Amino acid sequence: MALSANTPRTLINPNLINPIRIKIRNPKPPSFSNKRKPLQISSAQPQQQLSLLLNNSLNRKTPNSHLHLLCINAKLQEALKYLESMQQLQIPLDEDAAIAMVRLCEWKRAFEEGSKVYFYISNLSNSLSLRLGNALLGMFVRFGKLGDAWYVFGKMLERDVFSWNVLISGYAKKGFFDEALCLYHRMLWVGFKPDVYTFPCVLRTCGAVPNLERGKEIHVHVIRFGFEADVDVVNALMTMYVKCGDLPGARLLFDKMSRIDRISWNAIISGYFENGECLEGIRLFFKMREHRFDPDLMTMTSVISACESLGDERLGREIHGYVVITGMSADVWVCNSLIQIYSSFGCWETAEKVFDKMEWRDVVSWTAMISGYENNEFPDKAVDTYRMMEEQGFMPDEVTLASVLSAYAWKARYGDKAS
DNA sequence: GTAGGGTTAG
Repeated sequence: MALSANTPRTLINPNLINPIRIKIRNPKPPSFSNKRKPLQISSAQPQQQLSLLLNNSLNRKTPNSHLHLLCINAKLQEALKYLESMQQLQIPLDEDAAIAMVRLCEWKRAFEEGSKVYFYISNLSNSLSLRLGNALLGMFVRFGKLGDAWYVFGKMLERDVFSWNVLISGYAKKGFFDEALCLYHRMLWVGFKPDVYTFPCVLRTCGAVPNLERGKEIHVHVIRFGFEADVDVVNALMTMYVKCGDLPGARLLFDKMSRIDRISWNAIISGYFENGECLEGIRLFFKMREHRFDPDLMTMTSVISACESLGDERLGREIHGYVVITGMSADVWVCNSLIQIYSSFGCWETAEKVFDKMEWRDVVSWTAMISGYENNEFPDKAVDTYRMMEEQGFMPDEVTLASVLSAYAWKARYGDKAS
């Protein structure tokens, strides 16, 4: 859909808004369309190949095919050298090859190289096509380079909902929540219809501020655009209500959902935990099991922590049994939570058993154990564990050091329980 | 043809 003077000027004043913070996903490996017949690669070096190919003046497309193939094979450095040669010989880069290069740079998280490619592209033309513009937008947003993304967006001859979504998510990810919401309103203003990807991103901007009024306004949009039955959008809505502290609002949505997935359960369960209503959260966790939904690591880490808030050791042990049966006890986060709750219940020996069985540990595991000993009045054990941690090459952080210092202070004052 | 949403501790 192109921006034109005829696009309906609908909805909402674009001057609303406020900011949030969003996590960044790992990029997926690039997939390349292969409409063009790929060139057979010979064993010759790229430079030699290039001169061979260029000598064949009948087929000016060949260097682009070769470049495309280098990208398919993820040979970034070779592809860049090849591109430089093409540049020297003033061979135009075609759209497919350019997109392949951009995607490869994004996948390899190669910002410098991506910028070089963009520099080359922008020297060739003052405007960008939809496909190439979207690829560049995706790359710059992935690198957190909003200025470049914005510049690309401005150079695009045509934009689609993907272009808007990527830009909105970019601003939201960097914490520019006002700008992200403003962009969303501009998107509506120029006549684009939001899709299932737009709402989760926009709703998180309301949840992170938090701003319930704005969240409710987006909820109205969800209904108006007909997404109130979409499980992904409703999950995002629920999360927005949870983050804004409106648990009844979230629960109302949850109870009305015609289709529920694991994310819906996790969102509402952790929503109760986050808002201090651990009992109801646990009740829903059991209901989730009744409905034959398998909890995942996210569910279990939050449920284990809730047992600590509830001070329910028996439940903690039951949950521990459950994670062992389901194989989730191999997860570092799950184990760290278990060490934490057992230490808080005074069951330091059980915490120790969990710690000893761990195949992989991180600084949190070590610190949980050290502070577990320290809180249970075993400063010697805390110090010994700290030494072991150092011996095994783990870098203590400020939480670790605070626990060790506290253990030393305790020992100096009261001695060790064990001695 | 690409992207978004649930947990994130000691």
